[in-house]
Amino acid sequence: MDASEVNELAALLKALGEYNRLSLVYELCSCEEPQNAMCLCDCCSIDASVVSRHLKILEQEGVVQMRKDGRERKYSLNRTAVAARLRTLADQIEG
Amino acid sequence: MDASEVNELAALLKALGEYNRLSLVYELCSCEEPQNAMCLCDCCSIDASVVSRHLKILEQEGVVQMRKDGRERKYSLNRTAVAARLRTLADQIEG
DNA sequence: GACTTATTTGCACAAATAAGTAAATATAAT
DNA sequence: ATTATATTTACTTATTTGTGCAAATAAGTC
Repeated sequence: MDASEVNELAALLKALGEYNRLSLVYELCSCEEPQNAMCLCDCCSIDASVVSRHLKILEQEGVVQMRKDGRERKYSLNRTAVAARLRTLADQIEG
Repeated sequence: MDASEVNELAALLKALGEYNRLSLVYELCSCEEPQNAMCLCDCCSIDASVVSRHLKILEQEGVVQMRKDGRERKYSLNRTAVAARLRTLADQIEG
């Protein structure tokens, strides 16, 4: 485990470790279809600009994927990738 | 998933999502025996007071367990509990 | 008791973070 | 072209967070 790996993993956990962002993740989790930011905005009752920023952070950390669709941007969870990283950590911790 | 559950999980992820704290976790991860804070302090080259505070946060979130031993306090990872919570999240995300 | 070692706490400070508002941008519809 | 909708960005503010240092506490040793 070198420093940059720890750093990357910490960044992922940090991205997930904020209430509104984790709520967005759970919301996306329950959606079959990719969702636009407005929809997510409704579910969390926070300002659109805030949702936008949180989604950007989640995207940077690879939690979420974005696809442009007209004037909307549809977001979906990178389910397998995120789950895999969490399980890897779980395995390391369990030893 | 109610709000307080999301909140608790976010707090755990936040606790893990900081470089020095995650480093402490990995360090404890590689130890069979519970470690005192000084030892951990060496491995991360940060001030003892900082290690102390980080360990307190990890303890509050149930990541780590503390046992008094003379003038030392020995810390050990709650391996199975933390691993379980991470896997639960992974399962939810994978759907 | 004096001294050493381990750990915590108070204080100060800089940097990071989350949030809201308003303005800007992009794209579709009329 | 104008308008409406979706999203991002700039700016500001308030709060939190991570850190180091020095002092305080706790507990063992001489």
